[in-house]
Amino acid sequence: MKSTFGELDDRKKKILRAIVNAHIRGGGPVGSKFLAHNQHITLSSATIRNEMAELEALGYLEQPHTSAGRIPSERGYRFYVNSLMEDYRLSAAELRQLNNLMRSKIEELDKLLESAGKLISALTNYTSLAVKPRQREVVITHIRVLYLDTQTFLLVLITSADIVKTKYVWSPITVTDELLYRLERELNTFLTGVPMESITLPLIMELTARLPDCEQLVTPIIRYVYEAIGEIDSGDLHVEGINLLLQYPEYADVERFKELLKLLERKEDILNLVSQHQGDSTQVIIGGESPVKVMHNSSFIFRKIECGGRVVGVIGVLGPCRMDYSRVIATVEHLANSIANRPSSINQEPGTLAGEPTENKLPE
Amino acid sequence: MKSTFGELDDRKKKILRAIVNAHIRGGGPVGSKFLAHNQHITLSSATIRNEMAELEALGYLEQPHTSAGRIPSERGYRFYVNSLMEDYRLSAAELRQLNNLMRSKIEELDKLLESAGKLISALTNYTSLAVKPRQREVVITHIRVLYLDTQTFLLVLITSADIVKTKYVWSPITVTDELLYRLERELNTFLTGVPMESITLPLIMELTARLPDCEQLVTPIIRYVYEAIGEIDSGDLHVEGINLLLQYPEYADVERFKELLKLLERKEDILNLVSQHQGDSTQVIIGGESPVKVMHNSSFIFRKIECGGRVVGVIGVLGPCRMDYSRVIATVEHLANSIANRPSSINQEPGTLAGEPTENKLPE
DNA sequence: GTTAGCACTTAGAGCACGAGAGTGCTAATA
DNA sequence: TATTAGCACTCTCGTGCTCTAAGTGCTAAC
Repeated sequence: MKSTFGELDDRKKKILRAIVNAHIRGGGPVGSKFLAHNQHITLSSATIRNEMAELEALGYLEQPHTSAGRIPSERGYRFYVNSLMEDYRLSAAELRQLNNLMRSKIEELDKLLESAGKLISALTNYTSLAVKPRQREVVITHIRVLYLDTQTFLLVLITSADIVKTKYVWSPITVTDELLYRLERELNTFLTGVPMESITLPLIMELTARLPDCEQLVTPIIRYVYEAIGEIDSGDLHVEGINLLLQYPEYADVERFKELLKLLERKEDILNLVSQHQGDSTQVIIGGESPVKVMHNSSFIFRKIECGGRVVGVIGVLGPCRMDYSRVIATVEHLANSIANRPSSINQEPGTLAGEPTENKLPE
Repeated sequence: MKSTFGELDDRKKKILRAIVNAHIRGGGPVGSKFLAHNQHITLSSATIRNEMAELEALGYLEQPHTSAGRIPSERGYRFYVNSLMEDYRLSAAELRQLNNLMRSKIEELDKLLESAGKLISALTNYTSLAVKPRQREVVITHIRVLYLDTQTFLLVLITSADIVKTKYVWSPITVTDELLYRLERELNTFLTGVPMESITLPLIMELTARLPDCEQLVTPIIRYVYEAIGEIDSGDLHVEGINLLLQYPEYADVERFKELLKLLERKEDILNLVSQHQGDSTQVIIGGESPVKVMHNSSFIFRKIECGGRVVGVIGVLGPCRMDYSRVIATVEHLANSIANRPSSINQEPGTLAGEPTENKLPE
C-alpha cells in the first residue's frame, strides 16, 4: 500500500521506529546497511535506502550531510512518541529504587520532590526538574499569636494553600496574654479570607483604630502577611543532574550548554512553561515545540502531581531530543503516581492530610 | 638587594604583581615584552626575562611551554593574595547594587542568602555559593499545640537555633482543647531542652503512660520531632551562576567542568569544607590547597556571616585560580558585613531578633 | 517491487608547513 | 657589575592538503 497523504504504511513505520530506536541508543546517524542487519527488517539495504529517501521527503528524517545516515527530524520524534514507541517496562531494580524512595517516608513535600529529582536523574541519566508550582489566590485562613515572653511573640499564619508561615515578632511594647488575645482576634477579623488586593489602606486604618494600644505592631505585621503570601505564590524549581547532560554530544557546544544552564538558573521560563500547560497527562515537548528558544535542541517531559484535586508539584526530565522517551515517561509516571498516592505519615488519613514542616529562622 | 632565601626583593615583587594582574585580566601567559611596556616597570625585556627565570626557579611562576610567557603558579597566587595585591575599592555602581539588596528588606535569611548569591555572581562574574550551615546540638525549647478542628491540630516546635517548624497532625481521635492542653504540657515536660540522644524508649514509654487517652499520637509526634531536628541540623547549599564559569577557558575541558558540576550538585563536600574551616576572616583556598580534588583547578573564597556570635550563613565565590581576588574579596566582605549587621524588620531590635518565616505544606 | 553494483559526496583524521610569540644565551654597553 | 640589544632556538597553532571510510542515489538486472 502506498503511503496515502499523511499516513505511513507499515513498512515505513517499522523502518522509522528502528531508526529512532537505533539513534536513541547509538547517538549517530543510522544508515541503510545497519538497518538491513536488524532482525525485524528483512529487506536489502537498497530498498531501505529508497524508503528512507521517502521518509525524508515526508519530513520524518533528516540527513546531516550527503554521506551520513539519517537522523529523526522533530516531526519524526513526535510521530515516534505518539504512535511508534513501545511501552517501557521498569526493571525490577528500577522499581526497587522507586519504591525505596516512597518507603523512606520523607515528610516534607519539598524534600520529597528534591529526592525524587535526584532519583529520576540517576535512573534516566538526564537532568531532572522538580517544580513547586505557583499557588494562585492564596488567602489566610487562620492567624494565631503565641506568647513567648514579655517582649516577643510568634505569629502563625495558616493559609488556604495549607502552608503555614511563622514569624518571630519583637515588640517595642510589653505584651500580655490579654493584649495578644485581642490582637489575634482583630487580625483574624480583618485579614482572614481576604484576598491580597482587598487589604487596602482604609482596612488597615480601621484595624489600627481597633487596637489603639498596639498600633506599632499592625503595620509590620501586615507587611509580613503580604510577604508571606507573596512567597507562597512564587513557586520554585529544583534542578538535579545537570552534569549528566554533558555526556551527550548534543551539548558539546559550550555556548549552547551555557544558554541552557542560564535558563535553568533563572527558573522563570521553566516555571511559566510548566504552569501554563493544562493537561493532566504526561507532557512531552520536543525541541522546537517549546516556546523557549534555548530548549529547541532539547526535549522536556513533565507531569503534574495532583493530590486531592490540587497540583502539589511537577516533576520533569530535560535532555537531548534524542531521548529515551519511553523509559523516561515510564519513570516519571510511576514516580508521580507514587507521590500523589502516598499516605501521609503523622496518622495517615490517606490522601487528605499530610503535613509539611517548615522552618523559621531567627538570626538573633 | 639580592633575594635572600624565601623573600623576594622589591623588583621581583613588582614584576610578580604585574604578571598576576595581567594574567587575571587577560587570561593568557604573559611575556617579558608585554611587561616592558608596563608603566610601573622601567626595565628592558631582557632584564625582566632574567627576573622571570629566577621567579620560576623559586616556584612562583610556571611556563606552559618553552615559547609561551609565564603564568603564576599556585605559590605565586598565594603570595599575591597574602602580600602583593592592592585592596579593591568597590565602585559607586557596585555599592549601589549591594546596598539596594539590603534595602529590599528581605526577611527570610534563606531568601536573602539566595539573593546575595545572585548578586555576587552578577558582580564578580563567578559562581557564588550560599551556605546555610549545619546547626549542631539543636534542642526544642518550646512546643505549642494549636487546635484547628476536632480532628486536626497544628504542632509548633520552637528550637534553640531559633528555627520554628510546624506540622499538621490529623488525629484519629476527636481532640478537645483540654486534651491538647495536656498533650502540650506533657510534650513540653518530656521533650524540651533534651538533646536527641536522650529521647530514649523509656522516656517515650513514660510519656505515653502519662497520656493514656492519646497514645496513638505520641509515636508519630516524636518521629516528627526527630525529623525536624534532623532537618535543621542538615545544612544547605545554594549555587548561583554556574553558567558564568563557562566563559573562562580554564573550564573548556568538559570532563573537568562536569566533575565540578557534580561536586556542586552533591553539596556534601562543600558543606564539609565550609563547616570545618574555623577562621572568622575571609578564607581563600587556592587550587591544590583544597582537600577536595576536583577543586584543584579552582579557587574558592568564602566568609562566614555571624550574627550575635552564631554563624547564620556562609557566602562564597568559586572560580578559576586566575580569579580577581581583590575584587571578589571586597565584594564578599562587604556583603557579609551588611547581612551580619542588617536590622530586622518586624520592629527592629537591631542585631537581636529578626524573624525568618517558613512554610508548612499540607498536600492533602 | 526488490536488489546488486557503482559512481559520487562528504566529514574527519593525519601530515607538512609557515607564521608568530617568547625564550635563553652571549656579547656589548653604561 | 648590572643592564641591555641581538639572535638563534623552541614550541603552538592555524592552514591547506591528501586519503580513507561511510553512506548515499541511481541504473540496470532480477
